[in-house]
Amino acid sequence: MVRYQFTDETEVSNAPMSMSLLAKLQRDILTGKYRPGQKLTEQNLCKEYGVSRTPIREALRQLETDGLVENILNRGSFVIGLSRQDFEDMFELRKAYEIQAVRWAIERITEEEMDRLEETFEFMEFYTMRGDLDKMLVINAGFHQVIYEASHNRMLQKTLTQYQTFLKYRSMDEEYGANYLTTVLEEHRAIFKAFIDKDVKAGAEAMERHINRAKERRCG
Amino acid sequence: MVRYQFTDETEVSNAPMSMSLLAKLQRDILTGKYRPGQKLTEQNLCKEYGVSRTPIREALRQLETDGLVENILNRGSFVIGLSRQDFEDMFELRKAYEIQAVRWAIERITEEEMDRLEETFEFMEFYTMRGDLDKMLVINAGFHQVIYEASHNRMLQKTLTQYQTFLKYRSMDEEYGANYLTTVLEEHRAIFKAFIDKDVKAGAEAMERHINRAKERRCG
DNA sequence: GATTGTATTTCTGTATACAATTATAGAGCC
DNA sequence: GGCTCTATAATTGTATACAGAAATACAATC
Repeated sequence: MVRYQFTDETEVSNAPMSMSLLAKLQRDILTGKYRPGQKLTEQNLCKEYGVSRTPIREALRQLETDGLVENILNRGSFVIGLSRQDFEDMFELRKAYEIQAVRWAIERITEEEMDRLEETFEFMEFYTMRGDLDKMLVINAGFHQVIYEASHNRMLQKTLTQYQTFLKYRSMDEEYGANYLTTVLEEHRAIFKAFIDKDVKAGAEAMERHINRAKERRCG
Repeated sequence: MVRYQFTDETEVSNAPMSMSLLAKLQRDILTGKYRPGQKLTEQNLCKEYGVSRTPIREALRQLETDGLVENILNRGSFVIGLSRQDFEDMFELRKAYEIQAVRWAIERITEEEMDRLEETFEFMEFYTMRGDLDKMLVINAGFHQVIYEASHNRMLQKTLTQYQTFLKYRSMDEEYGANYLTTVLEEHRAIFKAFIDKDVKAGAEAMERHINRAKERRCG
């Protein structure tokens, strides 16, 4: 039984269908369509995305709290750039949260969530065997998402999901080594094993290793 | 020379004056004026705050990304409650970030920021001597703010500032022990000393102790 | 040529209007 | 009484209108 599907479309509560305006703007900022410091004129965005100013402004406000845009009173919205240092830092911040997420998740996970985690891990094994990199990137995110949910802390979940989004677009034009798939699978296996053993310490350590290596792979 | 003032008004870029609409809504949700699960009808909020739907909706969108409000498509905004567990968790999340903030701040702090940190600490000593609790609460937040800035990471700064806001309103009706002021001062002294010594490890440890004790004081 | 002051245009902030969706109330029916 | 269906009202989502601030262009002045 397929309980949920792995899709790349980041589903947001507000998304009526397809990609929400907010997600589009996030994408276009993170992929560099809009350059750091660039002024985002509402009128232009209206034309660009085919909607009126109201939804544009609401999205801009959300981007502001996300930290992707700076809003100056009576002057407008400006793209905030994420430097190489910012991205490196982000891995450290993400690491702290991911470790906490694993800790709480191992303590608080429900049976239903444990089933989903297992299922997801089996998908990972399957796609690693098949050598399907694209699918793996998506399921990788899914595996972490299950852990976020199992942490049963909305704030943690929100923040980590956002980090995923930020890093997703960066990872798109990365090079992946030959044994990337098997390496990552084993890293996740260690995390998954900690869930089976209900071993908080082992889980935290496995996650720390996993994020450290991910940072090396991407920033190294 | 007074470089900046300690005020309780959380200055937001959008605030034209006084308290911004967003800050008001945050306050009213966090102080329990609006109950968890309660529907926030835009029309009512318009009357309540004396503005039209446009600014109300923009604030609601920001509250949504803040995690204080849930927005359901075509159905409206609902207050999200923060349980006792959520608040306890928040201290753990905050701790992880505060520790990282101290680490980076000790490495990256500028002379100007170091001066401000010293000045702020001296204010703390002064108000502790005077036994002025209200001023201390404000300056306490200010001390941490300087550290956030010195971390030179916008995202960290944003998140920790938000945690401060969340906890601020909770702390308002708390009881403070007789030796609260001196205890807190010494905790901050240990942190400040780590900055002088440029000792990252000591700083991280001092901050961890500080947050742990703050959690005990508030959640204990 | 550079600079200052002013008029014009552009853009943001806010209010309002309209369409689409959802919630509500009541009649009819079992 | 409880249920379903329908008409009405209320509410959200989006577009537009208008006032005020900021940016721009340009002429006058030095």
